[in-house]
Amino acid sequence: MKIETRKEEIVRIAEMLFKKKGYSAVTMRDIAQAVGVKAASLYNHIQSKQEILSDIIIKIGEEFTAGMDEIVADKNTNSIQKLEQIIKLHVKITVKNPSKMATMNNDWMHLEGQLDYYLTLRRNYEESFRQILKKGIEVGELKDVNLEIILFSILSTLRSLYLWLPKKEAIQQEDLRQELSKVLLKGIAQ
Amino acid sequence: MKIETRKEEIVRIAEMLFKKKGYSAVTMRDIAQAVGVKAASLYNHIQSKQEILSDIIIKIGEEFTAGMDEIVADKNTNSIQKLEQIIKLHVKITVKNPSKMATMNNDWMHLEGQLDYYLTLRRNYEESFRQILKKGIEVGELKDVNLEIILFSILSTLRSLYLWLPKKEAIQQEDLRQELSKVLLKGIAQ
DNA sequence: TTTACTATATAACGTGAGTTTGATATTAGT
DNA sequence: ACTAATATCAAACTCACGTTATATAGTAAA
Repeated sequence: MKIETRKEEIVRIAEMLFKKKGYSAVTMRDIAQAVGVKAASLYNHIQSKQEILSDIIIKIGEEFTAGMDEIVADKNTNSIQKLEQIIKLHVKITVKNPSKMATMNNDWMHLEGQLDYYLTLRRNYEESFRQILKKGIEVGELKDVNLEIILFSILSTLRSLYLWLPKKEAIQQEDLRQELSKVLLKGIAQ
Repeated sequence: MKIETRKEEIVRIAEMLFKKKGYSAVTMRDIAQAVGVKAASLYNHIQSKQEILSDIIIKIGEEFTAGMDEIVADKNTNSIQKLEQIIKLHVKITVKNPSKMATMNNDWMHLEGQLDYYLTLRRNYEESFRQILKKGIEVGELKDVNLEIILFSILSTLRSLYLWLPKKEAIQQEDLRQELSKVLLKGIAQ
């Protein structure tokens, strides 16, 4: 476990505040106080409030992209297995970074310089997801329900994970992954 | 169709801005400009920025509560039918008020005086939902998957509807309702 | 035409935002 | 111990925020 730089500490504390109140409602003085320092001191470690936001969101966005690329490239998995891998990817990243996930979901629109890059990452991710579902329907592994609605439904659940994880500490990551796969893939009706 | 008061117009325009940038990032001057008036003039129709937020969120919150109360009270429906009614309720309210839904989902924490009231509405709504699912599992209408995970999964999808509706104007409300019921209840795997 | 009322505008107030500056303290390497 | 780099802070800057006070224009009843 590598020790944390001061900048990493600032980002870590900032993202918890962003999760609670949203980027725009958190002030540099709020962050400074939580770090235990005066606002001016933050600027020895970061360039701007914007930079904190970009750090958080872009890092996670690229992690999802890398994960999805691996899943797509894997030639030994069928569509269902790829969906299970996607669920696993979301659970894994969210368990490790719940505050970053909250910030990405809620405050991406406050990115400035990196907004276009983020949107591209996101579009590509959704498109890969869509292609996996499409293939699954074509080869008969998935039911022929409206493609966009499946995509929407699964992604909504996975993107909201950060909201529920803290409340369910009792649920182990592995259990969560399995139960989620059941619910999302097989449904709940007898 | 009753004509719109100036206050209603202000709230309607404000909620579209809130959806785009979030409550904290929207200024009274932004709202004023979109209405076509100076910021100070808004105060002839509203008491404060806070009041706009409360108006939006509490109204929708109470609409959900009323709808859920009806569904719970209906003695002629089983658990599955009640779930279908809940889906219908969400689709109906979201189609009519996408911006209000966005604001409620993202900015409820900026309520001040009415925060406790909102949280009570929400807690009660979730508890009613939970009881319906619990009953469904007990009587064997629903599979015996982790209760909280089902609740989380369905609610996440329904609460995110506002994000997807605008993109899918092609999808009629009735189709959306039916397809969603299929996906959420019966799953997507063959 | 006067009166009362409503809607808007102008100007400004007090506050707190993100950030910069410049001085002082602390730490690390030689 | 000395130096160079790093970290902190107090203070202040500029700007924009929500809001108030007050003046002006438009409208409709008396």
